[in-house]
Formats: sequence, C-alpha cells, structure tokens
Amino acid sequence: MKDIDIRTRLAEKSLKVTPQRTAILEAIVKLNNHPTAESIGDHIRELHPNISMATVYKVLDTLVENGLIRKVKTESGIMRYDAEMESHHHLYCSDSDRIEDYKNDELIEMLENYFAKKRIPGFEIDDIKLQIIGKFIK
Amino acid sequence: MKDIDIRTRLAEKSLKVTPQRTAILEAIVKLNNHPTAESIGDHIRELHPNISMATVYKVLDTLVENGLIRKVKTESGIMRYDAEMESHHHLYCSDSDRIEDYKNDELIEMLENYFAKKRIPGFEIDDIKLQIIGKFIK
DNA sequence: ATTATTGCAAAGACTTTGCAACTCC
DNA sequence: GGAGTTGCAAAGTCTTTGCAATAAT
Repeated sequence: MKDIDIRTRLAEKSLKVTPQRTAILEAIVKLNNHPTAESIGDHIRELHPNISMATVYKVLDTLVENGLIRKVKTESGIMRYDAEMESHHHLYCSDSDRIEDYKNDELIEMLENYFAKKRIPGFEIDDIKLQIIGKFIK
Repeated sequence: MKDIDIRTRLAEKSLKVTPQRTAILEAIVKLNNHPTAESIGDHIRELHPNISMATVYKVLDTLVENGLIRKVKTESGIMRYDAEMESHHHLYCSDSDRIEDYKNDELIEMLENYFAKKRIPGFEIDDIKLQIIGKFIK
C-alpha cells in the first residue's frame, strides 16, 4: 500500500487526511506485525516527535470504526492492530508475543460448509476466527 | 461440582484451602457465564463482604497457573474466567458481552484431521480455539 | 512452627476524556 | 469559515505489588 493509497483510503471514508492519520495507518501496514498502540507511537515518533498517545488511540479507534484496520485481542489484554482486512486467522506463539496472520481460503470454506450444514441452535453466525496456538520453528 | 470437590481440587494442587479460594472457584463454576474479576468479586461479596479485589486477582492468577480455570480474552480487553477445562470453543455475541461455551467434538476432530494433513510451514500447533461471532436468537 | 495467603493502600499499565488551539476541506 | 482533529493534562479502568497481619498445613 503506497502513500497515495493510504491517503485515498482515508478520504474514501470521509476522514480528514492528517499527517497523524497517514503516519499511523502507514505504520501499521509497514510494521506488519500486529503492533500495539505503544509500538505504533514509538515508530511514528521518529518522524513526528510530537505526536501524543491520546492522538494515537483516537486515530486507532477512528480507523477501526471505519473498517480500515482491526483490533487483535491477546492473552495479556493489550490490544494490537492489524491492517489486513480480508478474512484470515492468527498464529499465536505460546512462548512469546509474536502473532502472525494465517490465510487459508480452503479452511475458511471448510468451516463455512460445515456450519452451513450443522447449525448452532439459537445462534446466527457472522464470522469465525481461529486462534492457532503453538510454536514457530526455524 | 460440589463443595467437597472444590476443596479437593485445590488440595490436589497443593494449594491451601482458604475460604476465599473456595468461594472464588465456586463462583466461577456457579455463575457459569465467563465472569469478569469484578463480577466474581460482586458475587462473593454477598457472603464474604470483606474480600478485596487484590485477593480476587491473586486467587484467579493462582487458579489459572494451576490449571483449575482458564482466562478468556475479549474484544474489550477485560479478562474473563472459565471453569470449563475441556477443549471447547466460544460463541461471542456481537451485540453484547455475552460469551457462551460451544462444545463440539466432531468439529475438533475435523480440525485435527485437517491440520494433520495440511501442516503450517514453520509452525507447530499446540491448540486451536474458535471464536464464533454472531447473534443469539430466541 | 512454618510457610503461604489475605487485605489494605498505593502504584502501575493501558486507555479515555475534556477542552482550547489548530488544521483540513 | 466551519467542522473535525490534535495535544496536553487529568482522570478512568482494570490489574498488580509491597508488606504487615493473619490463617492454613
């Protein structure tokens, strides 16, 4: 995602294109590691030394509300953010705080087929997320 | 799980059987609703008016460490607790903070079979958790 | 008797809010 | 120009920590 795309994506949502917003969205895309608010702030502060964490949080909320990024929940309760908006799952390292995206259309399809046949009584499914916990091996 | 069982389960882990611990473990089992630390505290305070939240948190940590309960992560970042230790998944209500257990051995087996065949390169799976998001219908 | 646990108060981590100054459209 | 956004400081929420008093084995 290029700089121009980032500005476009903000504008498409009728969001004012500010340096803080472009920097934050760009950071999440570039870091590509499900960063925390804190690490986004640290990264941005190299170019925008004056950005405040309040702004980071406000912008993150705005981006989530507008469907430009997603929150990723963690065991520790610290929120992390992800610019990948397509349906995908997550690999969680059981030894560290590493989280990687895991895309697998076949798996998504298998689950959709399964739940199309086997309904859950009293429940209407919107989305399914897999948390795959394990170890990254070299 | 009866009172005697709760005391036994604590003792089996070489944990001292205190009124606070039995009350907290009993509350999680009885509430059966993935309570937060706060709602556990509120529930217990009816019988133990003096229990402190610090104790609630310490006991919850101890119970998690000893495998007697589990933490359930939520979108909001507030931790919730679950006394169900068998492998199971969760139904998350997209309109409220309701979370229900979802047990389905067939589904677990299907996923195990799938990942037995289809490995994830560079990753060794320990556990898989499904978060099924949707709406409870009456 | 020994060791672990409790409760209090205080601190900590992460996040949100109020508001005046400032920016973008 | 006007509505929306930023940054600061302060407050809020949830959770953890230190430590003396207390309770369990």
